[in-house]
Order: sequence, then C-alpha cells, then structure tokens
Amino acid sequence: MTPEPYTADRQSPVRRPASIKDVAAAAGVSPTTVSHVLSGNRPVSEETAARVRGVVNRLGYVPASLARSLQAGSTSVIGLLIPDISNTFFAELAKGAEDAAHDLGYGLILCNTEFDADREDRYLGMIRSRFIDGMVYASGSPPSRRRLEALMGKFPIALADEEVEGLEGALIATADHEAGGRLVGEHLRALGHRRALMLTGPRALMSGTARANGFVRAFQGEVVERVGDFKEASGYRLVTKLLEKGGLDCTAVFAANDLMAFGALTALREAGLSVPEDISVVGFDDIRAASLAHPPLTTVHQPAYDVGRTATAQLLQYVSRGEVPPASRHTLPVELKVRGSTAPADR
Amino acid sequence: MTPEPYTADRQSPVRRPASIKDVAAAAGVSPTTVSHVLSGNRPVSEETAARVRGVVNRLGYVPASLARSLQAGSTSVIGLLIPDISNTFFAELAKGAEDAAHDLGYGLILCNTEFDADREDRYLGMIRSRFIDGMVYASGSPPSRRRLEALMGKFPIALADEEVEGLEGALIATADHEAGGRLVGEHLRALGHRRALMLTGPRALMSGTARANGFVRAFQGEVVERVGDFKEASGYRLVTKLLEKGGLDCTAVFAANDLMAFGALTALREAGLSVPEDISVVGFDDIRAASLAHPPLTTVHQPAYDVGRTATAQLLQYVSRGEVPPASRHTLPVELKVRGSTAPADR
DNA sequence: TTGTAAGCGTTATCAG
DNA sequence: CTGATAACGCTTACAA
Repeated sequence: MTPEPYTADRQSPVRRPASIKDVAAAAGVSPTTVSHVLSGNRPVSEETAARVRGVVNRLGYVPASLARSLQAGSTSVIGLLIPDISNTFFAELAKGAEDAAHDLGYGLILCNTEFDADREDRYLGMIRSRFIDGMVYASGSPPSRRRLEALMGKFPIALADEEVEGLEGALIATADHEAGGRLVGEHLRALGHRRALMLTGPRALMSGTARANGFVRAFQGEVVERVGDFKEASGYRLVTKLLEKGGLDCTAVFAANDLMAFGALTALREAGLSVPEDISVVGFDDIRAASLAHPPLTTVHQPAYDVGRTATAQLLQYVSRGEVPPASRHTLPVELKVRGSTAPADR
Repeated sequence: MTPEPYTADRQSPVRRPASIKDVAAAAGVSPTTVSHVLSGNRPVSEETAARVRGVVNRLGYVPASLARSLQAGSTSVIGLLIPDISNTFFAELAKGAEDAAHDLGYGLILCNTEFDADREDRYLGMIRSRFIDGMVYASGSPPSRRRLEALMGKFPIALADEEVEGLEGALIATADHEAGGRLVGEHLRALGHRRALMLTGPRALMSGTARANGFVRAFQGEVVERVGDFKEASGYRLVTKLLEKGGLDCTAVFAANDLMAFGALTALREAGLSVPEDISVVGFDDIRAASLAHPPLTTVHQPAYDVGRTATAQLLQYVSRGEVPPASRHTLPVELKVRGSTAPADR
C-alpha cells in the first residue's frame, strides 16, 4: 500500500488494453482456454478456470467486441433511425424498440437524422458496412426511397410508422392512419362542422395521405387542403397566410400532426380567434404536449410505443437467423382523444 | 434486360457479402491495391483504379467496418448515454452532441437507459469492449458512480449536465445550476414571496443540490424541502401529500425541473388552487412543453444544446488523439424565463 | 482437459 | 505503381 510513484504520463495516453493473449500468458494457458473459460463453450477444469478468472480480473480484461463480431459475422446491435428525436412521438417509439431489442439480447442504437439526408446516409452506411445487424427505419423524408430500395433486399430492415411509397415487400409496422383520419372526420361531422381546413404532411408520405383519405371520406363536407411539412412552423405559416388573404372560412382545422396543430393554434390566437369557440382544431399523434396545451388538444392517439416494439421484435426474428425479412404488415389501432380544442359548430 | 429467372430462395438468406478479396480477384489485382483505390492512401494508375471501381460497383462491395476498425484500433463512433429520451431536455442535448460529433467526423449513437442500471451497464460495456471510442455521459442515477469511477481513468468519458458526486478529475460540461437557483430565488423574493416549497431531485445528484443551494441563498425566506425524483409523478405526489395533511402554507413552489413542476401544477389544480393567483410555480430546464403549458411555466432555461455540444467537442479532442481527457470544467450560462405561472404574493 | 492453427476482412510494412 | 505478408483480437475446428 505504499503510494504509487508519480509517473508523468499516468493519465493521458491510453495504454494498450489487455488482450486474450496477455491473459493466456499470465495464466499459463492457451488463448483457447481463456476463451472457453469466458464463454463456457466447453468444459474447463475448475482449477484452471479459477486461475484464468483471477488473471482476467487483475488485468481488467474485457474481450474486444470488434474482434468477436468480426469472427462471428454479426454484432448483436441494431439501429433505429428516426428523423427528430425531440418529437416525443419518436421518443415513445424508441422506447418500444429499445425494450424489444433488450428483451431479445440485442443492443439498440439510436440514429437521429434531423431530416438531414447526409446523416441518413451516414447511418445507413452502418448497416451496409455491417457495423449493425439490422435497422428499424422510422424516417420518412421523401428522397430516402431510392436508397432504401437498394438496401431492402440485401439487409434486414423494417419500416416503422411510415410506409414508403413504392416500397413494396417490406416488413412494416404502422398505426392505422386511415382509421385515425376517419375518426376525426366522424367527430367533426357529428359536431356539425361542414367546412374544414386540412393541413397535410408532405405528399410523398403515405401516412399523411392515409390520414387525409380517411378524413375526407368520413367528413363528407367541404375540405380545403394545404400542404405542410409536419413542423410546427408550417402549421403557423399556412394558417397565417390563409388568414391574411381573407379569412379561413372554415369552422374546423385538422392538422396532420400535433406539431402543426400547435402552430395553427398560435396563428389563430394571434388573429384573435379563440379555440374552440370560434374554430375547432384537431391534431394527430397525441404527443405529450397535446394534453398540456391550452386548450388541451383533441387528437388521435397513436400507439407509438407499440409501433416501435412491434417493428423491432418482428425484425429481430429474422435478424437472429441471419435472414432478410419478407413483406408483412402490422397495423396497430388508434384512438381518438376528445379534449378541449373541439366544440360544436354553432354560431 | 431479360427478367431474372425466379429463384426460390432469392429473398431470405443473406448471401455472404463481397469482401475485398472478391473484388481483388475479380479485378485481377491484389487486395492491397483495392484498399488503396478506395482510401486514396497511395497512388494507383488511373487504369487500374477504374477497373477496380467498376468491380466494386458491380459487386456492391462495401468495406467491413468491423475489420477496418479492428485494424485501426478505433471505430470513430462515440456514445451518448442519457436516462430518458422522452425528456426534451435530453433530446436537445443529444442534438448538440450529434452536431459536434458529425462535424468532427464521428458517428454518435444514443444510449437510452430509462434510468435502468441494467441498460446502463450494457451500454457502458460498449466502451469497455471498445465498440465505441468514447462516451458522453449524461445520466445521473446515483448507483452509477462506482462503475463510472472505474472507467473514468481508462476510457475517454465526458460528463454532460450532471456532475457525479465524488467524481473528481472528469471532463464536464454543465449549465450553471447554482446561478439558476439563485435567479429563481431572487425572482420570487422580488415578488414578495417569503415562504416557499422546494421540490428537489434525488440527493445524490449534484445539479439538484446546486440549484437548491443557489435558491436558498438568494431567497432568504423560509424554505420547506421535499425530495423527489425528477419525474412528473413525484411532483404530483409530493404536493398532494402536503395538501392532504393540512395545506401547503407557502406562496410559491420551486420544482427542480419542469416535469415535477407540471406534476405540482396538476396537483394544485385538482385541489382547486389557481396558479399564479393563489400560488406561484417555477420549474427548471425550460423544456418545450413549459411554454405550452397552462399557465405558461416560469422556469430557468438551460442551454441543453450547448451542454451536449460542448461536452462532445471537448471529449473528441482527446478521443481523436487516443487520449483520456484530463479534468476540466465548462460552465454554461442559464437564463430565467418569466412566464405566467408566477405573480406577486399579495393576498 | 488442453493446445495448435486457421480464419474473420481489413490495412500497414516492407519489398520489388 | 504494385504485391506478399503480417498483424489487429478473437473463436473454432481439429488434434492430442
């Protein structure tokens, strides 16, 4: 227990970590034996095993996962690609994915793209270079389709939440977007609304299209459509612009997601309109802030957690066998949450 | 362009991907040359290079990152460990970290622990087994200290947002928690409040302690303290319990984070108290929902993005040189956001 | 019960 | 300008 003599370079340069050979040498056995002590893949005499374990502890030996994976041909890690980590919808989805991965003995790494094609490429590179065994893809930026297409048949990929147009043959787990739109349509119709503004997401995203279709079909009234991009700012901009050139001329707004609904809410408030007295607003997703907002937002609850969990569990079934998943679709139910932002269309 | 003949097993089993040897053989060169064509590390005749590139494309060859990393001794990927991905504070922090990593040519993988020691262990294993080159650690669950301690000197780790008690010698980037607490104390005092309830985080977390210290010092009034766990439910529970046994007897509540403040808000509302007329409430973090809440929450804005960005950039400076970072502290300024949840203490 | 040697897919070194 | 060969650190036949 005498104090260690001071060594100038004690801290900074990382010493080469102990390898299996170092352990073997120090324990007087072959690397093979060390390997088997650690993996339990074949019997080792208790005496030898104990000695090896002692050395392992003393040296702080941890097997290099890279070498192990290289040899095994797989890393036991998959990725989850999402466009926007601060959208709580994706956060929930990620939790589901993580739980599923964890349960099945896989690591899950989150890849956040910020809707940036560069980053998406980079992360997809991880699967092409086999740094990860598979990928749950929950982004939906339109340009990604062609890239995905090339990967789909060659690597294990599952689509979560968003289906990608023209990508048949994929494993996909998604909420029932169409039914969600329908629920909103029925709700507004029942409240007596006959003219609605619909704020959609980008054309190329199927989920938005499905929501819109379901809505239009069930609403059976007049629908003014404006195309946004799922961001709060676009909801604000779209409504403001409409307001400026002569008013909305609608009694209800259906935004394709909660974020855009918030933007609409702000624009409406700034224009001196009150929700739901003057106009009703409905969102989609039921993110956390929806119930906290003022007024609390009527919206469609998506089972984000389940979408993530299902997509991941399904994918791993194939990944673990070294297979690429065949086409299959898992549609999860949605639920309308009626809150304070919708009211009858009187006046 | 004749249609490919149907093959029964076309889809499922993943064929062994092309290796550098396959490319070399098909191009009639050595693996060395292929490697150099791709890396540009040494001149290759344009003719040979073109031929190699042709084969690379035709075979869809992508270098195996595992092999490359094994050889290089590093993966150019670091991890960011966070406790709760659906807390937008961490989401912002993650964005900052991601941007910094991206700028410096590193990949960043998010490790979400859900405050679960199991998962934390698992993710820390990634750095011990050298699957990642470094880790930005933004969790603060108390039991983690000893584990971290063992890693700290041996692997490149940076602490973000939360310092860990007893862990000296770390690279750490954090908001000025103490100053934040002070700002709240001054604000409430100026409004005439003299008795406040303080909802803290777990004892072991230094950030919470710093906030509390700053607050108590500046408030100079009576402070009732209750220990929570940074989750919404605990804010609700603590306030409810107090309310049940005889009222709060305070004119203001200072919660150690916004989530707990929301919990308090709900509890207060259920008890028929209105904010800020009957009682003022202040949070900490300034997460997205804070401004959306009703009433909008007065809170301390933390530069989450900058914390993530700074911690990561600093860490990478050392990681890229294969060094373990020495102790250093980066304190980032905070800002009080006065909103609708605080008012003068009249009545 | 244990060890030797080959191989996973790269890149660096050295040689031509 | 190009190629053998070794080495990165591990696992796994095959052998003893």
